[in-house]
Amino acid sequence: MDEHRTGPRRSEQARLAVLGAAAELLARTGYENLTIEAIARQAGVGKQTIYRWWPSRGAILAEALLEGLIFRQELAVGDTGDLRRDLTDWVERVHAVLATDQGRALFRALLAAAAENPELGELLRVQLGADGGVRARLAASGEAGPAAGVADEVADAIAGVIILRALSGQAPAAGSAAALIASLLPG
Amino acid sequence: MDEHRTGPRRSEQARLAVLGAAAELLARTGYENLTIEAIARQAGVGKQTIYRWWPSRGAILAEALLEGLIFRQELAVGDTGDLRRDLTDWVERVHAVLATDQGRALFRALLAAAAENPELGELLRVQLGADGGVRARLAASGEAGPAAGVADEVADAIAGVIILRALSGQAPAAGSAAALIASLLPG
Amino acid sequence: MDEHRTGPRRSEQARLAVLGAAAELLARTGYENLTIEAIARQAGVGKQTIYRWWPSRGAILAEALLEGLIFRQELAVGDTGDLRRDLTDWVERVHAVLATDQGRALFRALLAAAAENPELGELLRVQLGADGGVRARLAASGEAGPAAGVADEVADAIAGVIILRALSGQAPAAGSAAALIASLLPG
Amino acid sequence: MDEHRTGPRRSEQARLAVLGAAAELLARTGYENLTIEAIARQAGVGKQTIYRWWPSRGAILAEALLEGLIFRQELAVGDTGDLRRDLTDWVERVHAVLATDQGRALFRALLAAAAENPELGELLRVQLGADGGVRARLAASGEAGPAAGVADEVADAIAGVIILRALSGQAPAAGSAAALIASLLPG
DNA sequence: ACGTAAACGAGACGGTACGTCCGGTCTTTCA
DNA sequence: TGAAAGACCGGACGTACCGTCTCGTTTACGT
Repeated sequence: MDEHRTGPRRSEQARLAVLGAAAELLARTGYENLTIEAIARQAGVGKQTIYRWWPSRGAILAEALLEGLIFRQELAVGDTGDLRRDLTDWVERVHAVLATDQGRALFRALLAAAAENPELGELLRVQLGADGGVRARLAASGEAGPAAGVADEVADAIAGVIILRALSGQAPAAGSAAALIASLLPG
Repeated sequence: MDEHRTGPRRSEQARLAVLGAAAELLARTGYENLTIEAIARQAGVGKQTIYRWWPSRGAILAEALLEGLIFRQELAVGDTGDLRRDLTDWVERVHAVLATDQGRALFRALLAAAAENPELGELLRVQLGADGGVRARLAASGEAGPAAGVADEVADAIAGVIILRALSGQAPAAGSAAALIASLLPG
Repeated sequence: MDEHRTGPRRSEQARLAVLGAAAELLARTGYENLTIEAIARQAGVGKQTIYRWWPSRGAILAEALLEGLIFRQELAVGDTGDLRRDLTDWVERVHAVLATDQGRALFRALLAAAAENPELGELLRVQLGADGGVRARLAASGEAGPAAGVADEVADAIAGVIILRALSGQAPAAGSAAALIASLLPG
Repeated sequence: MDEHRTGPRRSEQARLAVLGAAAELLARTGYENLTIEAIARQAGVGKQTIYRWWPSRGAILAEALLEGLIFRQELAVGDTGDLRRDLTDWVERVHAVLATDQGRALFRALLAAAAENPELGELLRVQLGADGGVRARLAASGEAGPAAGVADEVADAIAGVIILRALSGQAPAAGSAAALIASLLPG
């Protein structure tokens, strides 16, 4: 029982133009100024093409995030064999992003989007924890890691602190990354 | 150098009507549908009265938060003398709020507002950490508490986890509050 | 020099489906809501099939009119030998059509189409004057008819009055058909 | 029992700007290209201002017609004392308008509007018959005029012929004005 | 008490964006 | 290669709010 259909297929070019435009405008103007019309204009696409394929602004951003068009390498955890050091490095790298106006604005915009879109919220949590590798490293860390059963709590705590700092706009103190990791992974 | 002026002073009644309307509409319709016109309508107030006294939606919500019109008692930490127990209780209480549709929606709406309004973000952090008493209790806890110098990290981690869970819509597992506190306050 | 060509020829079925759909929709929804997409949908035809064969909505309606799918027998003049009586009968019959909501709406829709489409305008005039037989009867009427050289004026006047009444929505007074003919064909 | 209301009154400036823009655009682009957005743009007015005060495009045009912004002096009947001559002159003047591309296009646009808007249709009939003075002159003409009781028929016939000619795009033959009047006002 | 002036409710204004609909073109598959 | 299907870009629809700007009314001083 094939699905035989006639007519043109979805345009991959239009799809990517929309995602790219959304990512760029999000960084440039923030979430509340991210309008469908501006995305369409910037992407050179009709509005209907957006409404045909995405149910909401949040869904566009979720897809852009998954395509790696928003924050990609910034979120990968390195692996030197030393868990504490890797996580501290990672947190410091994220803090560095949040220290720039661009980076902080983009992160906050993403938060605003997530706060109004449950699926994007969950995706953001996953990307901030698991996909970057934090969760995996924690789970695999054995002796050196957190007590059994609390790996998820720790991963959430790290992601949570980062979100909170982005929200409150607080410049993290020097050494705060190390202090955070020390609190969470004592020993 | 007095300021001598004539005419009526600011109407406290109008002020409270606006704050109350904003708090109610936020809970009912979420942040992105929280319009100035709806607030004015609901409050029985002219739009100009709002624009005269508040610079943004975020400022209205910040004031409503400070007036205790949004989440008040939910956020106070008890004091039985046992720090771990008090914090676990508090986290569980907050989780209970997030488990209701109303509560989660309101919390997310507040997050959306905070993500688009730096001052409100900082205020939210303070209310979630310090004013509720978490930070104070941590700082005062001495031996039983976290290592010196990391009280702020721990307070941020607790608040952060809560925010993350609200964002991702994850129902926290039973016992997750205890696990979280255990991770952060080992011993 | 035959035209040898391969592939399917124009589908008569599609053509008639389009004309029928256009006629029905015109009566049902009026001219300004008569969209190409609705015609295609109603006819079970692709949009391109319409654009391939007709240059405009007006052209579709013109063809439908010529096929007799819009007002046919309503417009034929009878022949009892008495010109004045035949014309009066005819005008009264047209008035009766205009007295119904359906009939008036359809006539007005046709007028709207004609006003935006010169060819359809001319066609409407011809159908309302000549094809129905008015013009022919007038020209052939000899003594009893209008003064030589003004037959066209009289035919135009009769058609014009009918159009004007459709436009203004005026219910014609009883006896107005007779009065009109009396004015135009004195004696 | 005054009507006491507070707040700003309707802006006469905006009202006239809208009517003027509508009249100009009607002449320039025809009725089906006369969009609310274009009127608003041309008038320097918000769309909502138009939707607040007028229920339809037709209503705007009706008001513009009443304000004399579309065809004013073209439609006045002169008075030399000789009814036949005055009417012939008038019909010839209208024919002259219809002979220009501009004039014919504007007239047709008006017809299109009237065909989709009953009130405008009636207004057009009144303006074309009575307000221009045709009906009044006919009624007052006594002996020289049409038989008693058919003045309205004659006025409608004159207006109808003019409409029909505009619709069909027929260039009226030289002398056709005289022929028309002769048919209608014999003697 | 009386003027003056500010704050109030109401709401019109020029705008921007919404989400939907349609115009006309182009692309794909089938018959 | 005509036809059905339908995606595409463009752009108008009518609505909702934005933030600013009158209006007329209602206080609450200062004289």
